[in-house]
Amino acid sequence: MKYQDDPFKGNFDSLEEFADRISDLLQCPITIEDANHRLIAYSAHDDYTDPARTATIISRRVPEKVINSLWKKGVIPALLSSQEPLRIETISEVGLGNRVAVSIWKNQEVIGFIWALETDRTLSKDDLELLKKAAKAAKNKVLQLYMRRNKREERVQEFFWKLLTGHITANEEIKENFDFLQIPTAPLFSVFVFRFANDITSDIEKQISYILQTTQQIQVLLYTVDRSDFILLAAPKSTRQPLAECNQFIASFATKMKERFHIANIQSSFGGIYETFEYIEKSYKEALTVLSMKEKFPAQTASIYGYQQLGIYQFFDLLLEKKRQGELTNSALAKLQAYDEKHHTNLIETFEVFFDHDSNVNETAKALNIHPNTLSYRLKRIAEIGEIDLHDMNQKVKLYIDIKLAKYEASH
Amino acid sequence: MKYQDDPFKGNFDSLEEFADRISDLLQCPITIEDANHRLIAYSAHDDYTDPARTATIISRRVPEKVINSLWKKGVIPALLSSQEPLRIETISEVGLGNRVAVSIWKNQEVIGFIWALETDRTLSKDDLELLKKAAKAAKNKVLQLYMRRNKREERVQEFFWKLLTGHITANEEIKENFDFLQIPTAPLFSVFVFRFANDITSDIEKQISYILQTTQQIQVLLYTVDRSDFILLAAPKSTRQPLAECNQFIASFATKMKERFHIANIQSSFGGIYETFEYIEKSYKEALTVLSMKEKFPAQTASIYGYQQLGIYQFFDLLLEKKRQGELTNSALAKLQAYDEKHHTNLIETFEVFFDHDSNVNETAKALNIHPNTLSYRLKRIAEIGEIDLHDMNQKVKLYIDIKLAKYEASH
DNA sequence: CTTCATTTTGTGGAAATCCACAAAACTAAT
DNA sequence: ATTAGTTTTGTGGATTTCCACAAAATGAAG
Repeated sequence: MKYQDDPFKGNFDSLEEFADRISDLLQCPITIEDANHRLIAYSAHDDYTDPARTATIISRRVPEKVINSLWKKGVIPALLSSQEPLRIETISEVGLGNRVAVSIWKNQEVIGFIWALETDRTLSKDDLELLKKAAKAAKNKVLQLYMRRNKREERVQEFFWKLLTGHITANEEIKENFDFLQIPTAPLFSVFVFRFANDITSDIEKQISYILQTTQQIQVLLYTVDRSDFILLAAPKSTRQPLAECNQFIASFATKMKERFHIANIQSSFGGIYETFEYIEKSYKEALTVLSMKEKFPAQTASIYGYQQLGIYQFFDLLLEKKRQGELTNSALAKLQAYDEKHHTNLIETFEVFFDHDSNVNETAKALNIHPNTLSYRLKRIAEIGEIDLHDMNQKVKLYIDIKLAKYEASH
Repeated sequence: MKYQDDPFKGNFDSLEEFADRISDLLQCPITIEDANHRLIAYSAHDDYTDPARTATIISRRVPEKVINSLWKKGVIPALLSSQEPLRIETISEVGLGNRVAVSIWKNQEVIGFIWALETDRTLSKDDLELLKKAAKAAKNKVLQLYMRRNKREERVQEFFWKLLTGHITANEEIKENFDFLQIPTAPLFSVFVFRFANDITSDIEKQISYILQTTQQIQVLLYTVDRSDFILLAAPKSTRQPLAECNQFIASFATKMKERFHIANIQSSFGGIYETFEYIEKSYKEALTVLSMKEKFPAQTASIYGYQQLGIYQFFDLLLEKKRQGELTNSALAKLQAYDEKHHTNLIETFEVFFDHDSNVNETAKALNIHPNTLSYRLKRIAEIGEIDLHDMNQKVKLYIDIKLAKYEASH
């Protein structure tokens, strides 16, 4: 073969041209992605037989389910650990036909991928060698792209911090910046904070970034790092049930971080979901509030991520303050505490769990491992001793809050 | 009859002597009470046949049920409006035998009563005339007693105000004063405030004082007047269910004020129930808080009198403050409001009532006059639209509070 | 007026809750 | 050890709640 020596020597104006060149040589459709599976370039080809490729080109990124599937089959980990081309068998569930992939390296790091589809023909051993060379040749082109992106990235970072700290408040100004920096906008957004056990290294940052770039559950607008916090401005896809989407996203983020990069112990939260950009700072603060409350009341807030779901914990700080001033006392609680102390009973815990289970006798009994009748006896006792009407929400709530506050104070 | 001219001319050392003198003349047991039915004096008489008299002497005041009964039969109103002696038939339910009573007057005001029991004999017309004279003669003696009491009263008032405003805080000092002024002490106490529609005139003050002196539901320690507020330090009788007793007292106080003196529209409250005197100021402030909340949230707090029962309204001021700073928003509420607005539905009201009825579907449906299934449909809708879990107390409470706050803000 | 989506009401049966009563277990004293 | 008081568990049955499904009513938009 004539081209064997240096088939990619010439200078290419664009990566598109480069993709076409590979495609020519190998006689198959070529797709080039960056490290986050965003489409960088693809060869012109009249071939609609591979749905995965089509979808990738249309949305300018690899569909999430395809990525997930490639992770599960071990394809991506393999590509990330070797410079050799890798043949991938058809994965029909996600519309992926037979293909060969090779990673593009810069020093010790993968900065992109080249995909060659084996639609018409199966690649030979020589072809794979050629693909490997193509990957090497692509390096500089892809790098340039990164450089440009990085420059932009710096300005974006600065802008994001201004938003988070409330240094830009005029909605118009914010919008202009969004447009200027070509950040997509969305009707609804919220600020997410992921707090890691340790400071976030650039490695981890890349991994997080990878997951964010490849997720499609949520639209990522901006993100930055603050010591051990990864801060993210993101938008739910639908406006109907945004909360649910945000929660799902958080759950799947944690799963992926754990499964793919073995990083656990991430405290996640998000603030209020708002429509206008002035509220970015607020949403950020709220996300931090959630984290702070998760720290103070870990058990109660374990399954809470959104500021909305924080419920009454939203103003617990305020109440703690008031309690410290001695202005919040509850004689019902005092009596119950005294009784518990004296008789070694568990009235307070009982009430707490009862409240947490929405006043459902059966569930509470199960949670406490006691007979339902035992529970109802205790409740009767609580009502008597504390002189509290257990059908009066008002009093129940008050008692509950006071119990929580007392517990917190006792442990601090 | 020889004594007819001036049977009570001589000087009597004490009212006891005076009572014995009347008893001698009329040949029947005599009891003298002040305007509040406290025992002032009684004739020595070996007669246990009249339980009402015996009880009065033992406890140094007329039993409350006797007073109630006398009011119901119209006896006391009659005595308060006429200087003539009045014959009262046996009221066996309260152990009251046949007797004659006459009121003691000073100017236009009744300052006491003389009771003559017709145990051995029925009094003649002449006897009644004599009794009337006795009442006139008793006036000065009784007045002296009042004067003495009034002097003490002034010092007591000053002391009470010091307590209410926190100008005496040392428990020892407070106790000394209690002892010195011969105010009874009690293991538990609370400050009550009765707020009248207008400033309290001395007439009304007397009427209130009358009711307080005659009540036995609660032990009155101190009271004073502040414009339209009647402020009372009182102690529940039992330590087991003090709250219940305080509530009963308030209810019966209102009833009596209305039935006996035709004064309605009294806003009543009481603060926390405490054991040590340092908390008098606090209890007073709490009672005022209750009144203020009753003003702000009349419907919700209509049946609330004690600070304990205020429940979450205890810190509504704090939350209102926070809300004003724009730090409390609730997107669930916002969505529900928007929906209600657009579709002319009642989701918010529905939720509110549902919460107030302890999440009981049937009761709520009755209260709203809708079919239970309608309610459950609406609840499902609320959960969807507001993205709120109706089995999560936390979220429910938060929404409820936000609704209340929003309502309050909207109406102010 | 019609149409479509939403809301309200009705029905029935499985599941659960509630309550009274009683026996058993446990505890803290004498 | 006995006893009295409190707490826990068990049983059974009347009542209520919950849910799915369907029919009817309402109401806004074309």
